[in-house]
Amino acid sequence: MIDKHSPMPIYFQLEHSIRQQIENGELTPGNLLPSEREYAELLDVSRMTVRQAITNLVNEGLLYRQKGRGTFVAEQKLEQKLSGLTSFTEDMKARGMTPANTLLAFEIIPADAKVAERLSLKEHTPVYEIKRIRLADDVPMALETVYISANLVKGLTETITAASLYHYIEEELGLAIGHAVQSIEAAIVNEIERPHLLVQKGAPVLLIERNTFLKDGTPLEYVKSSYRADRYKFTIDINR
Amino acid sequence: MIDKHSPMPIYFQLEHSIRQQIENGELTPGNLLPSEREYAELLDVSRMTVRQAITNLVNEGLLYRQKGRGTFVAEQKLEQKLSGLTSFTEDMKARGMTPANTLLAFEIIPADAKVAERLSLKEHTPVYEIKRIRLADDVPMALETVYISANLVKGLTETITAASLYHYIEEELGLAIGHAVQSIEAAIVNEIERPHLLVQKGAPVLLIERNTFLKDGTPLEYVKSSYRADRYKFTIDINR
DNA sequence: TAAGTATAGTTGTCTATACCAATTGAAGAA
DNA sequence: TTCTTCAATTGGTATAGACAACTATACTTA
Repeated sequence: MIDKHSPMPIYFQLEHSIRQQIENGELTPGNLLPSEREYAELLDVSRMTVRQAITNLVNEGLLYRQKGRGTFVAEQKLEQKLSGLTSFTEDMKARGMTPANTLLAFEIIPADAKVAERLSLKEHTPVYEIKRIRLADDVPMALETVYISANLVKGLTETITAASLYHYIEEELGLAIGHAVQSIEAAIVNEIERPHLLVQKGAPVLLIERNTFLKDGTPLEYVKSSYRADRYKFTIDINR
Repeated sequence: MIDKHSPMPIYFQLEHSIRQQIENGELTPGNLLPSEREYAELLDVSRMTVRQAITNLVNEGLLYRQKGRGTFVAEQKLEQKLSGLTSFTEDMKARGMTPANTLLAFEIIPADAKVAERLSLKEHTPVYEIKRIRLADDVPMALETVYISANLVKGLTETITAASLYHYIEEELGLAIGHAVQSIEAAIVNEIERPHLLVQKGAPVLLIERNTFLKDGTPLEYVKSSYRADRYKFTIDINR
């Protein structure tokens, strides 16, 4: 299984071997892997070498580690429709999962440079900042931060944000969204996001989706959503 | 700068310190960092600890390493328009960069299960497989693999693919694209892709874009493009 | 001059060990 | 039964050192 005299590094060979076992179905999502010490003894290599192999697979999202418990095979990716204007809530329901939110923060703050630019406001203009964790079947899926100009939308309450914010804006305030600018990039999770998002210390790669919703050319709402890249894939349908 | 008795791990403190120096402009793209051994001696920690900090920043795309030379600060991200149907060539020109392609492979192969599904063909149906490296100002930006049913598009030659494949299909063959299905996900670069894509051993995170182009509901072409996540960001404009 | 050769410095891989922190389960106490 | 304690096991962090592979430079040789 592992050839110490191969030109390929040992950690690379082990990495490949585990990857194949997952593809073959010998290891399936949720399965517990041998511990790092077991691998080390089994293959007669150093534990640090085993760690390097496993770390790479954790970074890829194929495995996740839990201190004191072990290393496990991760779940498959979900698909996130990039339709632009569908809500997390609807997407999850369409998959037969139960969506939920946890409100982390709800406050009025002065806009910093980035937020101000996104919303075409001057810096320090007061904006609502709403931070939420998005859950599907009680598993954290995304971290979402919403910015809305406080002058545009007055009287926002925590009760409302607990429900769908998008629907509140569209239906209650009658501000139909006509246009959106969206971007997607990849990033590594930082230590501030990690505890909120990754109960089980999962893969560190995030897909960051930024939406600016416009009405008649005026930015209304800026939303930054950080999805776990090991659980998400964005899809989009284009007609023309 | 580094506090050995802090509750935060040493590698994390160093990571944070370097990140700040990049933000402050004390370190700018292209700059050579102190070597791992220098950091180790300077901070009186083990070289492996320094490596852990730097590895994390390399994964994030902030730094890149070159064996035998050193560790450098990486360039900023570019933006990749997710308009769905614009070509790499056009996007690069719009940025004032010179696009180019390197043809890696051009052959007719039997479709495997995944490709067959994407193109709604039976497995083992012959398809063109075209692999190209996409360059901007001679820097590898993306790895692209195109699959086209060999029965649908006969007489494809290497000369044509060296030019724009998209335009060939649309203009020469008169197959106007009417619809596309696109997905984006994040992944870690594997050792096969790495040498082609990352001359300077860059960040291992990739943004993988998959496009299936349809004509009257029939899949014509399936393209998988792997972009360096440290250089790319996808953007999209939605009107409705 | 041109080509080959040493050399010093860099990252890449690997070893062997140690202790810390979180989790689990079993043994023991209330 | 229920709770507490404790030991074992797991991953997390860190050390010190070794050799390989690669790069750039300076030097030697034909």
